Amino acid sequence: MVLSPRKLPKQGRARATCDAILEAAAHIIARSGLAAFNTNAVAERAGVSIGSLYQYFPNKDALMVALIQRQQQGQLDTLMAAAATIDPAADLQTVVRALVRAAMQHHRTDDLLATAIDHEEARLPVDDLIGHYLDQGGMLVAALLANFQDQIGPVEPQVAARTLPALVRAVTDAWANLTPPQLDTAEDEAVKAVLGYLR
Amino acid sequence: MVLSPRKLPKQGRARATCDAILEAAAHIIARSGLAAFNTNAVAERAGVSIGSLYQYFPNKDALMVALIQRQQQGQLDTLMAAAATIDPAADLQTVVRALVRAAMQHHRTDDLLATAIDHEEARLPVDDLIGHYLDQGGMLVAALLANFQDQIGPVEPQVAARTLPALVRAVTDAWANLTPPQLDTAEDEAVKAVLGYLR
Amino acid sequence: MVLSPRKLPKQGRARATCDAILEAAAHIIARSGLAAFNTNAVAERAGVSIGSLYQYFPNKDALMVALIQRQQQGQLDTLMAAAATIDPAADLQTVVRALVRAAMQHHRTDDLLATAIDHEEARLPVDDLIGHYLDQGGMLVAALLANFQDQIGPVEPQVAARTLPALVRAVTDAWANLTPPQLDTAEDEAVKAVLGYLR
Amino acid sequence: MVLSPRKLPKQGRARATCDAILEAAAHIIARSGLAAFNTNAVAERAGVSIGSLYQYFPNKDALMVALIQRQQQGQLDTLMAAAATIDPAADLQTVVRALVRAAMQHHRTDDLLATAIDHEEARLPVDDLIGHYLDQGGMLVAALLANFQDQIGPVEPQVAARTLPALVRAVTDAWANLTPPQLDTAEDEAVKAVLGYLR
DNA sequence: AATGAATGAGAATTCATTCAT
DNA sequence: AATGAATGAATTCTCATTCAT
Repeated sequence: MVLSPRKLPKQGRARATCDAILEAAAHIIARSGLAAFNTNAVAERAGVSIGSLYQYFPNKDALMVALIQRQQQGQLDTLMAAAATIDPAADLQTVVRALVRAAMQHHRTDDLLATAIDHEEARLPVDDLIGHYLDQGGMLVAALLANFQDQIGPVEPQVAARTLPALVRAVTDAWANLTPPQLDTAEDEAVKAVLGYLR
Repeated sequence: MVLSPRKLPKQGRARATCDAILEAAAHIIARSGLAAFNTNAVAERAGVSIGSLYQYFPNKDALMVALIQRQQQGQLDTLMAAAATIDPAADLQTVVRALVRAAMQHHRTDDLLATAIDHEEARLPVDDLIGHYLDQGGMLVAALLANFQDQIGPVEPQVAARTLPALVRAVTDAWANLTPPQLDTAEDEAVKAVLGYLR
Repeated sequence: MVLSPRKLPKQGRARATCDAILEAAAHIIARSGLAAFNTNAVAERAGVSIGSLYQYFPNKDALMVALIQRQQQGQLDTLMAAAATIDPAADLQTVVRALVRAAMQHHRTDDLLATAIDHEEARLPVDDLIGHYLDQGGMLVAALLANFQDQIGPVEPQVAARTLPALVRAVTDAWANLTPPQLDTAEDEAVKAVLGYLR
Repeated sequence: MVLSPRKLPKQGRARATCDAILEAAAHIIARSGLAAFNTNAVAERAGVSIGSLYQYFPNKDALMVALIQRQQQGQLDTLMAAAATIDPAADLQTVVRALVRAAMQHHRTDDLLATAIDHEEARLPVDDLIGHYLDQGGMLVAALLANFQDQIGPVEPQVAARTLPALVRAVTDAWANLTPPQLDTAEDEAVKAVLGYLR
């Protein structure tokens, strides 16, 4: 099955329509899960006709793949933005905290969406797509940690790119799902976990 | 909607049928994901009629809930079995390695099933069910780690019960999804991550 | 794509349902052509739910294939019935007239259905199915004409099975589409055409 | 519904566009049958926008009617060209062979297109159109056969115009669909069939 | 004139669920 | 208790047609 988008709208209304569809899809999954994710609901929420949705995405899975890509790109963007703000003279803990914050930004919210994307990444043939973003993210993280080779073990970029966000998510989820949620503690604990792992 | 099973047969043919249905459901999700999970397919694979499936489960979500419960129970069983084999005089690293092995047993396989259950746990009203197993697992882990209060920080049972398996899974996934997979390294790294986090 | 029927109901209600669906499909095409042939209309006219239709036929093309088979079987049945009534001592013209009558029975009516089936036979992968019926029909015709080897040329069964009904149809259509239609003449002319061709 | 073309451009770019559309329609049907014949596909293959297609044809059926007309005109042209080359002193068999060749030119190829047009002619209100071409063709054939009234029966032009091509097609198809196809034999057999019918 | 994005009715197909046997 | 045919609402997807640019 073809899973690539039908058109790659660079500009104007088409781009806006395409974005609205992806946004609507993300919203529906985040609110009600994969069970409520259907193309009619997406089109309606996006405020476009069902026909338009299929102009941009040849089928439902292609829409999901685009959503995965969007999510990956978003994470990479967040990571790059975080990296850009890090003081080159910062110490290891500060760097890690910045990374943790970047990762948390994407996981503290939308557990339903995050788990949905995890599942769909495992179901759909998106290895190349994921690999690409892992490479990008891994290189970035490796570069940020390169100054600290004396304090930490060797960093395998692909492994780091997978492990660190997942560690953060593991810890964050644990603290966020307590009653009451303890998000502040979550960040501290996540930093501890990452540092513990790296050393 | 009613999400509890219609019957909880403890023994005999009914129990076998019920198990066959859950086994079939798990198999289908593990093979093809949530998108392929439907009651007719489950009944067919289980070798029972669709009518029989609805004798045991009032609706599809109830079947999913039972699957979640089964998974949680399985994890707890594995953990308890692991705990039973641990030498009371073992050191921290040995205990952690035993816990890691128990956790890996459930996550190394069936990424599709594991992510599906994550998603459905977030979607369905199973907080009480999850809480129960977290309590059980948390108490067990806390007890196992009680001897090492001098080497590690304080252990919040519910948090530990959520975090440790998730940490293991994070690390395991990262190493398992390399090409080629490096499952042996995964275990060592997971132990490191857990120890790093606990200290 | 799978084009074989989902079930081959031998008996009872299922067989009746299956027949009703095929009958409805034939009726709709005969009345309004391929453009009006859709599964919802077929199910409605057959008096069954759309779900039931898909219990018996996995998709629309499979329904069409079943219709083709039904048509071929019907023609063969008609031919066999005609053959059974032929006096073994009959002369060539009498035999040919019986064959012509059998062929006309299927073509005088339902031009829309006949042309639709012609088209779909060319579109769908039904060569084996058609071949089977051509063999059967060809053998029957060859046997009927075997007594007249002195009056006619050699008869290639497959060719005869294709040619004779088509000849009949060609002539029949020509006379039937005059205004007013001249069906009586059609039969005489068709006999002439076939005899002319055989000699 | 209006089925006549919006414009009948005799020349220039518009005529070329119109031809390209009809050519594309014929190609799609010939390749994939009526099931794949849709206006968007036709426009794309013709290299024009869907809007332009609707400038020339008010709806899909009108496009089909134009295709039928094109086909009929093509056959008439072929027939006229064939007639023009016939030696006035030629004998019956030679004349018939020329007619057969003309008819075969249109039917040997594109079984899918030919059967599609047959079906659509039966579905759409094109009696007048068909009648016109039958008259033209019938007159031509009658004229060609007028010299041979002693060798053949009386020729009804409309009947002849319908019957002869259909006879040719019947015989041609039978021989062409053998494995391997025997196109050379087909022509001889078609001549025999036509002569047999005329006498 | 030409374009092609957008529309939405409608067609194909699925699947959760019921119920007569 | 078990069966599985039947249902039909819901879902995916198509395609004839329009219309703003």
